[in-house]
Amino acid sequence: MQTGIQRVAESIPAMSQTDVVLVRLLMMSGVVVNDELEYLLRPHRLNESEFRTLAILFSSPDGRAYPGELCQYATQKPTNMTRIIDTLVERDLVTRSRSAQDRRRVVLQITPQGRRFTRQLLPMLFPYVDATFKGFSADEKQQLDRLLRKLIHNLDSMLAARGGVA
Amino acid sequence: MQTGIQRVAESIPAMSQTDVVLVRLLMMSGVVVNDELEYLLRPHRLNESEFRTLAILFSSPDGRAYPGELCQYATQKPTNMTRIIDTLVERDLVTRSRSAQDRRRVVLQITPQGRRFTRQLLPMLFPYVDATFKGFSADEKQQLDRLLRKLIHNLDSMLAARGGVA
DNA sequence: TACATTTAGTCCATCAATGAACTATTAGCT
DNA sequence: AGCTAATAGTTCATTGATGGACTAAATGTA
Repeated sequence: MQTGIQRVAESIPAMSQTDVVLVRLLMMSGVVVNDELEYLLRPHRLNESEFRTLAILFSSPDGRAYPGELCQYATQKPTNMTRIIDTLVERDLVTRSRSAQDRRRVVLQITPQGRRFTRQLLPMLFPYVDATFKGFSADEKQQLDRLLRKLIHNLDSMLAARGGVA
Repeated sequence: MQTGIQRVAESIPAMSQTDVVLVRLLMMSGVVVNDELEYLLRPHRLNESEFRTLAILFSSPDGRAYPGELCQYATQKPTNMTRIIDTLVERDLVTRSRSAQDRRRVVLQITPQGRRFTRQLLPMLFPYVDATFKGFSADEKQQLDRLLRKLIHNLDSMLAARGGVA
């Protein structure tokens, strides 16, 4: 599995092998978790980002939100959010309408079908999430949570330092 | 940052909130690390997967490998590997030739320019990797390494269980 | 030796995501 | 009020990655 990383890491004597391997492990975990989710969602003709968006809308107050909010919570660019919403609207899971107060804004509202669909989807993911953390103690999960947050914090700082605010 | 996750997690009472948040944190860390790498590589007109491939070839015995091997080590599909190699060959970082022993095989060889370019690229990444793990003790890094490997192992099992061998 | 099977890699069509440019609307100044 | 800035979304062109079909070569099997 990690033969490749190890070899590359070894061939860069100036850099901490441990760190290089960790970076790669992080990227791999992310990809693998994501792929697994995509695989589970495919039969329902949703990809991960569409599902994530729907889930956030599902859990929004009154099942209502603006695209901009969803971009923020779902970490998506507006361009892609437009596409995501297009497909959700297409499938009658969500409606799109103009806000009366601010006519630039689009109001998204999850439909009853959208709610039903989501509620039906979520339990399916349970065993998957469970299997992902098989053998993890509560303590280990908490460790992982802490370390990942710390890491994301570091990366956010780097990003902020170089000017990119988004 | 994680307001969105938290809210979604809360709205799924049947599922462990901790686990849902962890899954999301994992995906985020992966994406953020990847984005940062892409950002650093962009000025050099390489993306992360092209760089990864080049780095693996750089560290291969004699700087030589088959596309199939690279697919394995770089976790890429053959289709994309063809494209990656196309661009590396285009930039004279790598040469492509047929194997004499098995004429189905393509032999990839890193060029002197490729070596020079790689050696020049690597130090640039050092401060980035360093900053990523700022404030991490050796012990914490080891913890993270262990937990990620455990997690990837779990996911590999799931993948194997459902038949997908690749 | 002839023929089916497997393996290696490539080509093509498609999907997902992005940056840049654009439209419409509102907020901020003077 | 009038005019500039900023904000919200969308459209379009492009990039990156994928599955599926295909070509070529090697392997095994009768």
